[in-house]
Amino acid sequence: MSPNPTRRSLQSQQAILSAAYDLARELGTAKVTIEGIAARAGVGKQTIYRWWPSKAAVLLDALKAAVGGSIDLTDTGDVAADLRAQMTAVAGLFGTDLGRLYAGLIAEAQSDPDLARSVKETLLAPRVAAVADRLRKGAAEGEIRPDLNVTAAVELLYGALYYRFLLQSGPLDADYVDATLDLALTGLRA
Amino acid sequence: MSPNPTRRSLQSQQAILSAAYDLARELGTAKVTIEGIAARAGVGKQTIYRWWPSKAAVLLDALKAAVGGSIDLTDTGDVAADLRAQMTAVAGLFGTDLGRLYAGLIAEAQSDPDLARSVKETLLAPRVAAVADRLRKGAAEGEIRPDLNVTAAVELLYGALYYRFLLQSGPLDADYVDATLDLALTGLRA
Amino acid sequence: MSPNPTRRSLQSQQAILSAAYDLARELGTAKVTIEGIAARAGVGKQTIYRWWPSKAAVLLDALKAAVGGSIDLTDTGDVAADLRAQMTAVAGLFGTDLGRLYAGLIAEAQSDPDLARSVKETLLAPRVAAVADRLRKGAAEGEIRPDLNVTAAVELLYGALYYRFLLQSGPLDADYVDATLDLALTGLRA
Amino acid sequence: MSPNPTRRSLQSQQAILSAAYDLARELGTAKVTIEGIAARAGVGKQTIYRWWPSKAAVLLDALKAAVGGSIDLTDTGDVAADLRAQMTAVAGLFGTDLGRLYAGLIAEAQSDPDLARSVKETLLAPRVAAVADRLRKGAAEGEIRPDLNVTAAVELLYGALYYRFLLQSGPLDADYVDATLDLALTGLRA
DNA sequence: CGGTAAGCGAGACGGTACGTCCCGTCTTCCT
DNA sequence: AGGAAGACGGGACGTACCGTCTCGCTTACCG
Repeated sequence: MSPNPTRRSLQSQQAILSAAYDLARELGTAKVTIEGIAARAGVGKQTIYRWWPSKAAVLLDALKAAVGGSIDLTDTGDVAADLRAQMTAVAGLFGTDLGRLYAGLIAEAQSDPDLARSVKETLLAPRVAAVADRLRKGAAEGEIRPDLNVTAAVELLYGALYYRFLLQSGPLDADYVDATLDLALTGLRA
Repeated sequence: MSPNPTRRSLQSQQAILSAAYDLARELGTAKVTIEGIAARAGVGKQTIYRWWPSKAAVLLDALKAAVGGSIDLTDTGDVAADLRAQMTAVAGLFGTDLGRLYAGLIAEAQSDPDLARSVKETLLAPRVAAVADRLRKGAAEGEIRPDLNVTAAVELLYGALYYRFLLQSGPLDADYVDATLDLALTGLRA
Repeated sequence: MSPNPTRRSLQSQQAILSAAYDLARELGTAKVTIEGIAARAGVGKQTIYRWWPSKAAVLLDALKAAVGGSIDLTDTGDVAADLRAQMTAVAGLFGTDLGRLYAGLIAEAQSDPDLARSVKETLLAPRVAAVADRLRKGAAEGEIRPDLNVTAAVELLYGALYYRFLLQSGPLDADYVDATLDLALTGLRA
Repeated sequence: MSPNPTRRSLQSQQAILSAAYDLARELGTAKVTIEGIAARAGVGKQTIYRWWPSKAAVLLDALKAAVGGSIDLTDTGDVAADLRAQMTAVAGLFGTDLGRLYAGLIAEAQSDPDLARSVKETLLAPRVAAVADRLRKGAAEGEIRPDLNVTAAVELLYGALYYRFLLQSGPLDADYVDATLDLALTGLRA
């Protein structure tokens, strides 16, 4: 019934991911079609449908391959500096072609629960977990308040980034990251 | 060239908005089609194309009509309480059919700059301005730190809500609003 | 539900029939595709599907237009001569591109009852009726035996032609028509 | 290059013919596919392609196996009776599933010259030859006119049967065979 | 009598065409 | 002139099969 992964053609797989990525850059995520990917990759449509459930799933794989470890969190011992470095890297990525691709996938995910789950599990979860761990370590070391609701904290920090990213309310640069971090660390209260 | 608005049929306009809204609820934003709206509304397709540039523009109008003033900010004199009330109302709305419709529009807006502008100008901007004004008033009254970067503050607060909303990372309830507000008001730092 | 024939585009209809006919000549009936016809005619596929149930129905219309009245029976007063003239004309037609097209339609009709009915009603029946009438007139005039089973007689005469035509058992020429007519008129018996 | 017949799997061969025949009965000749036969027979597609040039060739083999000697001509000394018996048997066969299968093959043969040749050589020719021989014997014995064009005579008789069979112009029963034979033996002329 | 080459089941592959859905434009006829 | 209706050229969908191919496996022959 379902295909045998050991017989999968690596060559086709790579041609598909690379064609999908190129097309997304050229046309924008929404204008990419399965037919277009197949034609560009020199592949039959069925070969795509055999291994991916939708064009968005192909693009997700292409995005994962392209992002790699470029926005991993590093631990220098200074929580604020670590967050600033990583959030700036993320903000930078959001401004590239990869960012447009990612935004397109989040858009698709609004009407595709399977895709939503995939995005969360494979893209979001590991990075969220890394930041959460860093915050917990900071709390253990006394830099961060010990009673912190870690999940809410992560979403507070990155929510601001995603807000600018998806609602395009303004430039997504290092200054914005600094302003966000400053506020989040010290609070709004007088 | 462009149509004369004074001759526009109010009856058709309302039938279209109502059909669009019903279809969005039944099928999800992504599965709504212009043909479907026209058929449901008993209207020619051209009548839709004459007055709206895209199906998303129709849905945006339908959404605006449905939201009305249900999430307006009120001023009780207590900034934290006012924010809590409004954010809880927004969070509640995000969980309804209207929320799904709104998410669908934000999704479409990722690949439709005109729509993105419309959403920002007509839905987002007035509410953002109201919150910003409230924060400025709080600063003047001493509840809020006087050097506040108001824009960043608004996006910090609402970013967390939109993050949960669009990335579906967990329940969007009063507890989450409380946790977010608590953090944002007092800061992460120990 | 079903389309309104008064709004049908005559131009598209003719382009479709002519493209279908040309393709059938170039490739053979079996290799004609709806997509090919649409492309050649500069027409959307849906325009074909709107008006015809299958590619064979298109080809049948094309064939009808091309055959016209070229094989109508004429009445000279001599039954044998009239039959010889008409059967020779039919035999001649069977040897042309139109013959190949007709054979292809009969082939398709083996697995398409609707097409079979159309072929019988619009192509076969009028010509069979004309021959039957001629035989009845011949019987009235004393040239043909008066107790003739007219239907069986028509099928005896044309059966031989269709046998050669569809089973390709030998040349379908005037000699064969003569041999068949000679036999049928006088009988096999010593 | 070409496969070695001594190593051919008899079991697979029979499974293929039997699957092909069953599918033709269930779906009709036109809807049978090589993939379907392979799946039903529990056989790889290549095993079919190795031994037959097309699905029609498989079905032809299946048909030959199923027909066997059921419509052989017998010689009682009375030509008219022998023809009547054999033609009635053929007419009966044409009305069965085997008849539909045969019609499907003749249909395919309209666009497949190799198949046409196979059908003629292996199905048609032996039976035609038998009838021709019987007519020649009848001529020698004085029952049949001595100057008979034997080929035309065979095609006259069987042409009528095939006409009804392929053009479905009416019931193919003993009465029709009788009417045809009566006409052919005595002639149309008054 | 053990190696090897063939046939075999299985099914992935590059392709073509299917019949359907919807797009945005257009034309027609009605109010 | 606006609107209901819907035909039109077009593009993409997801599916079904085509005929070729590449895998392991089993099986029979042959050195």
